[in-house]
Amino acid sequence: MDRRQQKTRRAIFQAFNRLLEKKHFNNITVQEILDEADVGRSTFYSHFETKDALLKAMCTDIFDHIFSHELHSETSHDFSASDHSLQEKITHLLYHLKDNQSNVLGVLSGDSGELFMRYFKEYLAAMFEQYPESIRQDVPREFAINHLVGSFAEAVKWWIGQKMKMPPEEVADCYLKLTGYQNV
Amino acid sequence: MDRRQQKTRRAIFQAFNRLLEKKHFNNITVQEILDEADVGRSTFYSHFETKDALLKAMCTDIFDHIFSHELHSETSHDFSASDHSLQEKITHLLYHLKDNQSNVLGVLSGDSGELFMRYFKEYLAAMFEQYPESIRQDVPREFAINHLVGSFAEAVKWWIGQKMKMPPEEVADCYLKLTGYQNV
DNA sequence: TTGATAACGAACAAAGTGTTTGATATTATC
DNA sequence: GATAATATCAAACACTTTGTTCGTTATCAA
Repeated sequence: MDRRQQKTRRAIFQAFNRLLEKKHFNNITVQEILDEADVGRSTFYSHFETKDALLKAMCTDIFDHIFSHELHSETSHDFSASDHSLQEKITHLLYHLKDNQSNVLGVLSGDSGELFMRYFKEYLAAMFEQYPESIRQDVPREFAINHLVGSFAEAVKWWIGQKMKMPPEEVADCYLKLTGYQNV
Repeated sequence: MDRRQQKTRRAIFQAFNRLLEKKHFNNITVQEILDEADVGRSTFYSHFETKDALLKAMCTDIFDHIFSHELHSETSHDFSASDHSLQEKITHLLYHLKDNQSNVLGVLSGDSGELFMRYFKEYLAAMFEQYPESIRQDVPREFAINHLVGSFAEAVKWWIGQKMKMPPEEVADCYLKLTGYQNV
């Protein structure tokens, strides 16, 4: 990818993120993004078809960045072991979110988090699928997964709203207590 | 309120609801609502300041209609007793949603349910507050409530997506099983 | 019946959208 | 370092949408 493209893409993402911290997605115009990013109109449209496509691309980038290579060896909270408990997994995920706070604040702050949350829930569902023992058998499977996903997503949203001041370990601990599984 | 106003308001709501069943809120224009409702442009703006205000008004109306007078004596699933168990309360709520399916399908179907869900969650939080025994004490209060609200909201969303085919009693039963409270 | 007022339609400025153009600047590659 | 490719830019464009205004008509409450 051309350096110029990368630079432009980054400028647009950062500008968009700054705007998202201030106002809702619906109320942001392409023109504002252009001004904030200092990018030409035609350039923007050569990168993204629409404003929705921009948000989607940004969410995808964030997910790739945060969750794709889950095993970082350079971070202080390292999980180089190949398989972890659900507790570890969740804690790890929360740490990643916290590490990338500045990059994701826009998409998930205020009232603009819906789309991000939609993607997030998809990711969570896939995550819980990897822990079959966390999924209760006495209710329909989808119901059980939805329960895990919904409550966890809500917890994360709240945690972010609180500026992530509660330690990830404690969030994970509270969450797992409420699901009724102590050692999964 | 003037009959003409009521008629116009209803026409706009219904048209908007029909459109919401087909496409996302963001992609619906005022012009489309005007055409669908067969209402003049200036008339629309004399009723609602913006499209957002329309959605908000519609959500409010729905909540008033469904939840304000919770004790219906004319419905088959009557709860005329003054206090009920959480299980009964939830079942009752689901029945109300089902009864008003045609009126609410638009706002809560597809991808358009975010705003409704936001209001819905506020309502749910207040509801759970009325059942102190449902709120666990071993985690921060807000955390516990969020857990109840998030998982229930997700369950309802899923249930609606399934065209409400699962009986309300069963939904309530599954939900309460997963929260760990059998007889609250 | 009559005064009040809601709805209408047409027209309007303003803002936003998405595309096209040709010139300019930057980049990868030879 | 020269060259070919291409990303960016600015300007202009047709188009849609928005929200307001105004004079007319239709409906309602009394």
